[in-house]
Amino acid sequence: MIDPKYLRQNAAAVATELARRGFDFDAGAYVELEEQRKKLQVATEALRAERNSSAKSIGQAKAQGKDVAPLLAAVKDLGDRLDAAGIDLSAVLEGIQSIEYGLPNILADRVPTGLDEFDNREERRWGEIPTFEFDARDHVDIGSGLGMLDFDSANKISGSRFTVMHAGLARLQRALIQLMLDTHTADHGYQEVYVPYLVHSAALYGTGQLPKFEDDQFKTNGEVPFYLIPTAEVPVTNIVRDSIIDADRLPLRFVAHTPCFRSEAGSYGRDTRGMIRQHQFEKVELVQMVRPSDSEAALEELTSHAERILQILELPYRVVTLCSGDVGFSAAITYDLEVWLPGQENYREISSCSCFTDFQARRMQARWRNPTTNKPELLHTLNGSGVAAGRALVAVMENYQQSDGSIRIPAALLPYMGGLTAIEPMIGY
RNA sequence: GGAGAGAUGGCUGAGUGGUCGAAAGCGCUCCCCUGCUAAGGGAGUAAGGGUUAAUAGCCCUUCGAGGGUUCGAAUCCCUCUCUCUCCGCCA
Repeated sequence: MIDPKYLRQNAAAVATELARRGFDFDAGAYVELEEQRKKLQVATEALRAERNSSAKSIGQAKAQGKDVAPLLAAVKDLGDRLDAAGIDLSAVLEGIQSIEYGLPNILADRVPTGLDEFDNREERRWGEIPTFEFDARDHVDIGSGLGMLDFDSANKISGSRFTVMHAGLARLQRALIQLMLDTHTADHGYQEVYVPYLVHSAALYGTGQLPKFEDDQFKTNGEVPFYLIPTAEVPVTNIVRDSIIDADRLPLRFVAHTPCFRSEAGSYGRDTRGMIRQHQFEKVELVQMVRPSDSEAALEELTSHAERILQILELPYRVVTLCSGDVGFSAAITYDLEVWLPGQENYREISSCSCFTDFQARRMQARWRNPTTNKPELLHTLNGSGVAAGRALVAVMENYQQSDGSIRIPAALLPYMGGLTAIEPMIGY
């Protein structure tokens, strides 16, 4: 959420800024609503103040044994007036709130202006793009050649956009997850957390998925619904919701491995082949809560932590800064890591590292106590995939494929593979 | 699933209709005193919001959540959620 105070005083400027995202904010209508709010709120609070002071005088008069009848008569219609004012006020407040919850974050200055992913700015590349002495296959061909990537079973069980993986392939994904968790906890100073995969709506409001992206979520149908997490960002970031963190505990750094569930509404035709875009996938997520003055540096650092995983795995990648039209709703700036996929002869997103400034913190009331002011102030939150395990598996499969159809195990994963040095075709299962 | 108890500020915990945003203690901050340390004395110490140039005043809201009664609710009534204890069941 954008600071309502700032929004009020700079509505037109915010509208100009949000236009960079292609977002249409009607500043005039907002300001008009704001003026109504101010009028109504001042009036309502004045009535409440009147009620409070009369109630107090009645109490005092009663204590002194005086006759309170005239005082009671004086406040007779106050309740009705208060009710009426309250109804008007809450209608306006509701309107304002729904606007405010629907506004995306203000972008960082250095976010390049652009329309879509084609306007993203490449920052750097790492690694050698591999060459093959045979026709490189994509992960679907490799996986089914191994007999380990089983979309038939997945389809039977759950339909499209699900995967069943067998034997070495399943283990390889687990090894990737282990490697990531070990690296981030041992080398990068993150604390591992285990979190719920079902969350209530307040958590999704906090990180910004709700109210706007309800359609992207899977939801249970109980009286109080649960949502399946679309990313560990949701439960992990909400750890600090409604709390005030001591300054000496900052920065908080969490790493969590969770499955992620996305309905992929609006992506019906995209990436239908293979396991690039699934309803369920595994991800290791990095989350940080930092002092506002530290967030810019923290994003660079967090991104480097995600990059480190690809470097350890010796997977070629590039880093892009998302352009204004491509940055997600809650983020002020996002770096995507795109890994090279020989099967597609293209770079594909494998990690998204974002700084949310105080946007999520304001929604969550996540604060820290600033020792210089001794006042609670909003934190800055950041997160990034470190990295998406399903896509990392795809990347390893395609980059480490061999002419005989097997997959060589990257050196960094050997300790996690129980002696396997390659994944060889399997017969039956 | 059954039975019972409970939810109050950073923590412990009082408070059954008015002077209660809330006793007391702990913790924390500042000051005083004692030549260190320990002990002692004093003051202060919730959050959100509005108004405003203002983190100066002033005002509103908040005692698990939501509704109700009342001039007035932490306190009375209703609904819900959560926590704890015991029993049952269970990975």
